[in-house]
This record gives sequence, structure tokens and C-alpha cells, in this order.
Amino acid sequence: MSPTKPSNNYQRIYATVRRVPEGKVATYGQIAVLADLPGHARQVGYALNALNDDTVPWHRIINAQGRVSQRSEPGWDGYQRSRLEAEGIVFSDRGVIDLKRFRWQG
DNA sequence: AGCCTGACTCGGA
DNA sequence: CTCCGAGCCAGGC
Repeated sequence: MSPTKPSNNYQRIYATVRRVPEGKVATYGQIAVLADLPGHARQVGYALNALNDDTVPWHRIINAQGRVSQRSEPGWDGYQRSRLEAEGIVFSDRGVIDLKRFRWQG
């Protein structure tokens, strides 16, 4: 068995993100843990950034504060929020999601 | 090979 | 509530 396989981690992250059901959200750290990569929350965000696949619901991934992370390119944060609201996710005035309510329990 | 950056998170001030 | 520093890994130059 190979001890470590970098590219394999990305596939595991994508597979985990695909498990997130509609109307629910997950944090980067949560995805990392579910993908069997605890502590690699950054890699999750990085993997999604490099992602170019519509089959992965990357818009359901937010930070641990329940807020949509600001992307490199402006405008996409608004797109992500719109997608989530379309699925029933509710944002507060500050743009914060109630994780207790919408967090996906893997 | 080395250095810098980035969709993160946590604890402390 | 906000701000700062440290730890983490992958990719580009």
C-alpha cells in the first residue's frame, strides 16, 4: 500500500463534498475530517478552488464561522449565496448561516 | 531544489 | 465582535 498519495486526497475531498445533500452545508474542516484528512481544511478549500467540475456542489462548502469565504475573484461569493438560498439555506443580515440548523451531519 | 501564495481553523488579546 | 500568528499541503515560478 502506498503510504501517501497527494492527488488521491483531492479525489477523497471531492467524493466527500458530493455527499453533501441539498439544503445543507458543510465547513471546510468538516469535509477534511469526513475525507479522513483531519486538520487539512486548507487543502479542501484549495482543492475546490482548482476544481472545475459541475458535479461537485462546492457552493455548499463554507467556513467554520458559517459565512461564505471570499474568493479571489469578486462576484462568486454572491453566486454561492444565491445557490444556497435557492436550496433553502437562510442567511442572517450579516451573511451568516446558522450552522446548528443547516450543517450537514455526515 | 527553494520561496510565496492561497475558498481554512484555532486560540489568545 | 475583530485582529494576529502558527500549522497544514499543493502548485507555480
